[in-house]
Amino acid sequence: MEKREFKDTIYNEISRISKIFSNPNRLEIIDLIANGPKSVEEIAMETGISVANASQHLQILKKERLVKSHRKGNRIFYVIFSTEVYLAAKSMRDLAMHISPYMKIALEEFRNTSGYQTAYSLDQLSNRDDMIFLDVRPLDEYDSGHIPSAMSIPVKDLESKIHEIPKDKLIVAYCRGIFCTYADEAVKFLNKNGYNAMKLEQNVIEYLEEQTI
Amino acid sequence: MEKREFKDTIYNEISRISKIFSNPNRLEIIDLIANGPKSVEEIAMETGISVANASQHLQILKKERLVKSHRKGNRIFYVIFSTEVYLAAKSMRDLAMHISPYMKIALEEFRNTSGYQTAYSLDQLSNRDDMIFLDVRPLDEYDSGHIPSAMSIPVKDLESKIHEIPKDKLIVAYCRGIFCTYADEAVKFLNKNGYNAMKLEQNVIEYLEEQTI
DNA sequence: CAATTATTCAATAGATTTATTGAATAATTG
DNA sequence: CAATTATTCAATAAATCTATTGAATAATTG
Repeated sequence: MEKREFKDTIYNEISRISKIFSNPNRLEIIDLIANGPKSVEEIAMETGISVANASQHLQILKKERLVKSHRKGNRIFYVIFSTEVYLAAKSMRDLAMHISPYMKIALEEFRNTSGYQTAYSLDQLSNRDDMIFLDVRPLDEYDSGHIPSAMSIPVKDLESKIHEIPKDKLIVAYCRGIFCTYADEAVKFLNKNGYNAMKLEQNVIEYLEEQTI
Repeated sequence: MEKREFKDTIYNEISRISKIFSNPNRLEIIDLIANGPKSVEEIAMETGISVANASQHLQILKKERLVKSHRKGNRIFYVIFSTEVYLAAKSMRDLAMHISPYMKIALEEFRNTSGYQTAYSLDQLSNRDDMIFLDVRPLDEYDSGHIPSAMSIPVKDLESKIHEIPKDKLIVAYCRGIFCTYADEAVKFLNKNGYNAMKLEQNVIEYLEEQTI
């Protein structure tokens, strides 16, 4: 194989893979299913796109082997194929955070609108018995892996299960990290109901990943 | 800022950045200038695209602040803006290597065509005085950083300067890593002239990066 | 097995990306 | 300052990407 032919092949190949990350809906889908299996309809709902469109994006992701699917009864569930996929998406996010002022501005504005306290990392909170971790992601995501000792109340069940949460402790709610908004809703709701709650911004998946290395 | 508006903003932003990596010529340009400043014409030459096209790609990279430029006399030189840019490109390459069979096949075929020995890492070769590192990249890239103790002979000067290389030692030639072909040419030429040469595949930039952490 | 539910497929129009061509600009050199 | 050299700009046609629509498929349920 010639030098130029070789280079053309590999750069075409890398660009083909990179192209998959160049659509906002696909990026959101990747972040979403990195937390656990989701059906096409769930994915469409959560990302706010049509089912047909979600399916189309999932076909692309599947064809390029970034995700895999399995049938369960009536529905087809999609999952990330391997950690490398998530890491590549993360590295794009990191770069965007590094070079794009709009990312920082959006984050700042969103924080201001919510108006709550945040803890940036688990290290700031370790081993305190006056606090409790609250995992507000859907149950299946909690089951796929969670912070040890964290209690699970999905955000949609929060209103009905709020009495399960001890009122005398600091509640540290978390979901999928800095760009997920479940924990924001939870903190808002808890503080309104007399709790002392704050959000943990660290990404659970990335935290668990680090622990297992 | 609303939840949906926030998500739309950040995923649009990340996809905008990712889009930059979805063109093979831009990927090659990033890898190329990660080794040191290059003029537009040099970049066009090395990548085999037209000057106007190279300029166009460089404008895109510059607008998004992935590269920066400075004038030197008659010419304008481009460099990578920061290490993060290179790392993002590397992570796309890693993912492609991980999931694309074509990448592995191309690499294998190219190696077979060249038909030479390779050493995969510096660790296999450290502290041996029966060998010598030969940096065959252009002089300016060598000046931007090289493996300590390596001697520099750019591949285009190899024929005229071959007598400077000791014949009784193992020559370990290197350029920009696994996807660069300078060292392949050098090793081919040296072996044809009675030397005992092999290629080091490890990427110099990434090696130097690790050393300075 | 007909009805229902979940997903995929196919066609399409509009938007975006890309390489090419040739002209314009900007600094340098004789 | 005219000629040269290096780079950028502008216009464009071809290719590619994307969301939408509505129909097709495939498994499940009553």
